[in-house]
Amino acid sequence: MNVQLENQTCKKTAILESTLILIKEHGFHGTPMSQIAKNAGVAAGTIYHYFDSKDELIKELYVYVKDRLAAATLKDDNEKQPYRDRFIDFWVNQCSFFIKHEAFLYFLEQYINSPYAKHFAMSESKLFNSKVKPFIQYGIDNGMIRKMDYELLGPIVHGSIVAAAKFHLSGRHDFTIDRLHGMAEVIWDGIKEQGELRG
Amino acid sequence: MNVQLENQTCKKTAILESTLILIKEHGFHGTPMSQIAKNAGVAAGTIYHYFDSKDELIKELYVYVKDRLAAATLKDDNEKQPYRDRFIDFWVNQCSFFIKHEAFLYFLEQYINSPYAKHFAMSESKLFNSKVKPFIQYGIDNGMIRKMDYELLGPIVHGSIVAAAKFHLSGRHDFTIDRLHGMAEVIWDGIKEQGELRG
DNA sequence: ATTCTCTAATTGAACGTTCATTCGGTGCGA
DNA sequence: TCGCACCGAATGAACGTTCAATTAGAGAAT
Repeated sequence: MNVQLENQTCKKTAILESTLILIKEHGFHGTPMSQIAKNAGVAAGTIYHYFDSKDELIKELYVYVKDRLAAATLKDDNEKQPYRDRFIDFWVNQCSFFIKHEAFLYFLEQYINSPYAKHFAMSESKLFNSKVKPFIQYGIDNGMIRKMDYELLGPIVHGSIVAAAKFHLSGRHDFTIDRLHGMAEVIWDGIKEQGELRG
Repeated sequence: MNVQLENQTCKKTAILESTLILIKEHGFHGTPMSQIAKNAGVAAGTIYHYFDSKDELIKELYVYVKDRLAAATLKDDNEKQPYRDRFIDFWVNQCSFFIKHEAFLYFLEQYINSPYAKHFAMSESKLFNSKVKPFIQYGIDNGMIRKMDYELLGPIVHGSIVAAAKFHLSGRHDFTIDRLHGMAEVIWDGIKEQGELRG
C-alpha cells in the first residue's frame, strides 16, 4: 500500500515533469498527450487516471510549479534578519531557482500570459499566497518599500528576476552568486523607500 | 489598380487584426484558421493568399505589432530635450499604447514567451531595432543610466511598463496620464546613474 | 460603348492528418 | 475474487491546408 502510494506519486510527478519540459520546448499546443505519456514512461490512458483532461493537467502543473518556486524562495529565510537582507535572499533564491530549473521559468512565463491564467485564476499555490506575497506586502505596509500596490510591485520585482535569469541563461555571462547579489541590490535600491543619502 | 492595392492591404490588415484579437482571447492553439477567417470577413483560403502558413502569419503579426509599438513609443520624441524627459515620455507612450490597445499587450507577452520567439528570432521590427533599442543603449553608454547590458535593462524596463499597463487594465484604478508619469519617474529613479542626493 | 481576354483575388467544400479522449482488457496485491 | 493501477489500440472531432471553380477588374480590340 505504501509502495503503491509512492508509485502513484512517482508516476504523477513523472507526468508533471514530462509536461513541464515539453511545454518549455514546444509550447502548449506543440505538446500532444501522446508525447507527454511517452516521455513520462507511461501509457496515454494512464494520464487520465491522474488528471481529468489536458487543461486540468496544466492547471495542476501550474500549482506544482508555484509551490516549488515558493519553497525555493523561502529557503533559509530568517525573520530576525533585517528586511533588506531577507529581500535580497528572496530575490537571489528565486533567480537561482529559475537559472537552475530553466523549464520552470519558461513554463511559468508562458502560463502567466496565456488564457489559462484567466480561466483558472482560482488555482494558486497555497504556500506562495500565504508566505511569499505577504512578505512583500509586509515591506510595503511597514515603510521599507515604496508605497505601491502589491499588484504593481509584485510583477515589477518578478519581472526583474525573470529578466536576470533569462540573461544568465542566454549564456552571455557565467552565473555567480556574487553577480546575482549585485543585481538584487540594484533592484532593492530602486524599490526601497527613498529619502536618504546615496553614495 | 490603386483600389486593388488598397483592398489588398485592407484584407491583409483585417486578417492580422482578427488574429491579434483571437490570440489575445484564446491563445495560439485556441484560434483556428477558420475562426480567424470568419472574424476577418474572408474565406479560409484567402488567408493562404497572403500568408504561407499559420506560423508565417503569426510571425508577420509579431513584426506588425512591434512596428506599431515602436511608432507609438517614439511619438513626439524630441532629441533636444534632456535624456530624462525623453525617457519618461518613452515610458509613458509605450504604457499608454498598451492600455489603449490591450490585444497588442497580451499578444506580445504570449509571443515573447512562446517557442515562436526562439524559432523566428530573426524576424524583428526594423523601426524598433533602429530607434527604440539604440535610445536605451545611448543612455547606458553616456552615463545617464546605470551601467548594465541592454539585454538585462531592456527586459526590466519592459517588465515595468507591462506591469503598470496590466495594473491599469485590471480596473483597480482610473487611467490618468499624471499617474503614469509618477510611475515612470519611480522607474527612472531606479535605473538612472546613482551618486547624487535624494530627497 | 461593348465585347473579349487575361490575371489576380477570392471562395468554401474536401482532404488527410493529428490530437485528446475513451474503453475493453491485463496483471497484481489483498 | 475484488478492486485498482495501468495499458494502448480505437475513435471521432477538429484542425491546417489545398484546389478546382468563380468572380472582379483593367486594359485591348472592335
